[in-house]
Amino acid sequence: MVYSNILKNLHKHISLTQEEEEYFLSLLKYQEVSKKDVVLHQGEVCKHLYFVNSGLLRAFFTGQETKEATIMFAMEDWWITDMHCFLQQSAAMVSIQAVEASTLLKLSKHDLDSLYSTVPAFERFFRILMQNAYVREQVRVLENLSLPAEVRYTNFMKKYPQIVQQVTQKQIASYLGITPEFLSAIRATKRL
Amino acid sequence: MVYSNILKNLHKHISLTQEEEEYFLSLLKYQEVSKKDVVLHQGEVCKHLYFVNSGLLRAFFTGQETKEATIMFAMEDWWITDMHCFLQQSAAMVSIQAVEASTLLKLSKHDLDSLYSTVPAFERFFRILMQNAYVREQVRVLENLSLPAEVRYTNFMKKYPQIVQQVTQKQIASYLGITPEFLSAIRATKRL
DNA sequence: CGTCTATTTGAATGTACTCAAAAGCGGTGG
DNA sequence: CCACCGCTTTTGAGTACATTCAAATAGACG
Repeated sequence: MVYSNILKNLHKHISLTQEEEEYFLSLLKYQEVSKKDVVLHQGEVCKHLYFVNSGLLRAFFTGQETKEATIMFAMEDWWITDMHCFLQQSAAMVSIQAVEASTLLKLSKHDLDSLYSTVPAFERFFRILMQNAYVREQVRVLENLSLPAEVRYTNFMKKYPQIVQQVTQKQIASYLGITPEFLSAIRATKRL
Repeated sequence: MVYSNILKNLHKHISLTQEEEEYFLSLLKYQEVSKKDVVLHQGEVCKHLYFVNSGLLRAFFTGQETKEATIMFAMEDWWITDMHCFLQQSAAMVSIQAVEASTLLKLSKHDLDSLYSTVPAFERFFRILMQNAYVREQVRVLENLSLPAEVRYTNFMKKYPQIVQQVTQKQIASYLGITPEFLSAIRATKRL
């Protein structure tokens, strides 16, 4: 059923009693989105934390002068939200959009807080999630600082081969922090 | 005494009983380091999580071909380690060095784990710490991707005015991902 | 089939880098 | 306390990486 993925995800890090599990599931809302649907609009209050049950989402920032920047992709079995704005319940700095038709399970801030107080194991679960997210972002900063675009592109393909299949080059370019034209040029040199 | 800063830091997010507090403090090791002392050497196992009681530390990566990259600065009241390698108890990818004479309180992985199991409030505390760290890194990625070096430098000075006083421009440049020469050029244009 | 967007290609430009050398500054030893 | 040494910062010339703009081609989707 719809909950098997998220339960498997939980069980990677914590174990729960039957009751706790049921309580957790009762807080989740299920949502289906089509390709290109925007789950969260930049500027609106970020109300939910999303678990990607199936499909693929993308979080991106669009500035006035600045080019669009892809903050993250979230594939099946990943969690995603605008974390800062979710925690503050403030206006989202990024938009989150479905790259392809996806099914989501979402949890509100209020429900997450009540989860923390009634089932302490979730403090542990999200600690581990946040830890991993922190480490991932730190590695990404390091790569952005120290590696040329070509190497970053190669690493991206190695690390996320599934994502490469599903998203456009334009989106990959905006994740790597380069223009689509330049990514195209990089690919051209590799073909020789 | 030496523990007042770290207790204040804890109390920002959790409250503890007398006993819990004493247990926590009993796990900490105190360390004094002089300017330029290396607290953690790249390549050696990262055994501790450090709380900066006073002073300023810097984490940086040195590659063979790549220029040195500063991962983070940690000033008074901050926590720092090579998080990935600390969690895995594996070889550190970065070095951590004292920018100036500093006093540290350190916690081993083993002791942190026992802290988690005996005092669950610490799951919450470090969840919040990791959350904040994640959000900080994500903002940094976004700025690196979307803003030119000059703006990143201005933002850095606004965000961390104290750090700017204490570190060299070379170190700031390596945090921003530019060469010292180019940072110097940026500063020159601002003086006109 | 036609429209819309993504991708490629190319030329001109700009941003940031390398290398080299001079100037500034801080610390250390005589 | 001053002189020297080493490192940081500045300056400048030449270069490389990446961008902008424009136009052609290719793909996706209704």
